[in-house]
Amino acid sequence: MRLSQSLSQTSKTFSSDDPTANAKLLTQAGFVKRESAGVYSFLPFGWRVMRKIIEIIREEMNAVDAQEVLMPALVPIEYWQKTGRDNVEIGFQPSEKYILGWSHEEVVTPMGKQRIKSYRDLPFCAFQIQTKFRNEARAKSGLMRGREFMMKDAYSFHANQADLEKYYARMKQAYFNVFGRCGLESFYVDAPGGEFTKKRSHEFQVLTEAGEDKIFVCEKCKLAWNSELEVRKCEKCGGKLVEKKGAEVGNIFDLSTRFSEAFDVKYLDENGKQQLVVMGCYGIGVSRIMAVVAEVHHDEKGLLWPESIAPFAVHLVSLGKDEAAKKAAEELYEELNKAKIEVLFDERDAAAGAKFADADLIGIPLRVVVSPKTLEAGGVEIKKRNSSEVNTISVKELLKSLQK
RNA sequence: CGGGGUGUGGCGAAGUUGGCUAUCGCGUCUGGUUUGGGACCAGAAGGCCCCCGGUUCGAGUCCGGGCACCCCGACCA
Repeated sequence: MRLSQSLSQTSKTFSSDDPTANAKLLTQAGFVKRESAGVYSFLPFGWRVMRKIIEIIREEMNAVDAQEVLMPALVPIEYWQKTGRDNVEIGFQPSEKYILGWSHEEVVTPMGKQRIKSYRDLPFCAFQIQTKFRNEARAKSGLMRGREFMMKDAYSFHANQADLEKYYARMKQAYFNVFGRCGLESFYVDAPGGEFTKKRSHEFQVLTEAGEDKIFVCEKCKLAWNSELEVRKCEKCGGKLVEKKGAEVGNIFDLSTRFSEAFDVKYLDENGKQQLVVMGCYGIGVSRIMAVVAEVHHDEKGLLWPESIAPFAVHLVSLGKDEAAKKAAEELYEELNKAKIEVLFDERDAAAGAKFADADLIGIPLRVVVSPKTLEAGGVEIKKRNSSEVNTISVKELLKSLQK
């Protein structure tokens, strides 16, 4: 992508009214554009990051045998009436007939019902990555709490509680994998079940001051509890609990038979007897991951994307008006594209300082400079965003190192 | 949903007890000089001052009513 023509553009100024780093940096660096409170457009840079996060989630869901589907955002109101969730305040209701999906138990449960006849059909899990709508009383903190946001939701169906618990453990590991691959250290936190279950649920929390949850983390064993549970001492090791602020990036629930009862989802067991299906559900806030990464990975100059979800692998900068250098930069840009290496090409006629400042703000992991100076030194200059070390290497070496 | 704050060219801001042609920085356009950490000179374009109503000779400024956004709280898949 050529920066001169990109819909993503940086800005030197930003209104300070939203104090969170994700709001400031993602806006200033051209990743997102706010349209309304808690409602954002994703510009080319931001949408690239989102797609990377989605791909990581997709891989991890496939690895636990979850099947990707896509359910409607317009959910008929009679579905919600069956579970008594048609009056939950958080649901947007665009007309008499529909409520915009804020979670999809009401859709996926009948879908499962149609599939399930015998114990042989179980277990299975369906997931989707989709825009969710929630009429939050107060949207806040940039992308952290929106009224429209990208979410991954998964729903598993089991013959019994023991099988659910087995799968729950697999999903837990998959969640740790997702957050870890996105560059986030997450804590597995005991929490209340809210609208979904009377049992406890489990949250995946990333420690950040921008988070809105208070959690207690055990100093000894790293177990954690949501403050709503009022646990005072670590149940396992008796260690002291330290209060931290966290942002919830994922949440998993043991739904038990709440939804299978509502929709009468039963199967025939080995003895030919009807049994209720047991369900679990598993959510990840995809756009919230993007915000939390911005909160956790930035410095005073801008963003620092982990390689796994960076919008581009290389930020290529050409400096000067020297024709030979411009040509060399153009050629390198073409070569990187040919090699399928994602590259942002800053070919603007701007001062070196402005280009470097923008590179720091956007936060692509590797900066490559082509200028008369670097050509004289025999190649291109490379600098990692998270280091001040600058080296000159040949184009050949660069291509080789990127194609690992 | 309660409390507080804000709303002025694309972005960020100033605008005094109401006063004359609404100001500044950044950005944009034209020409020229520049080119390794946010360059310089000269010129130019760009405004329903959030909306509606009122007071007044005169409203960005005062009054009433809306709307929007941000913060704190309550709420919270």
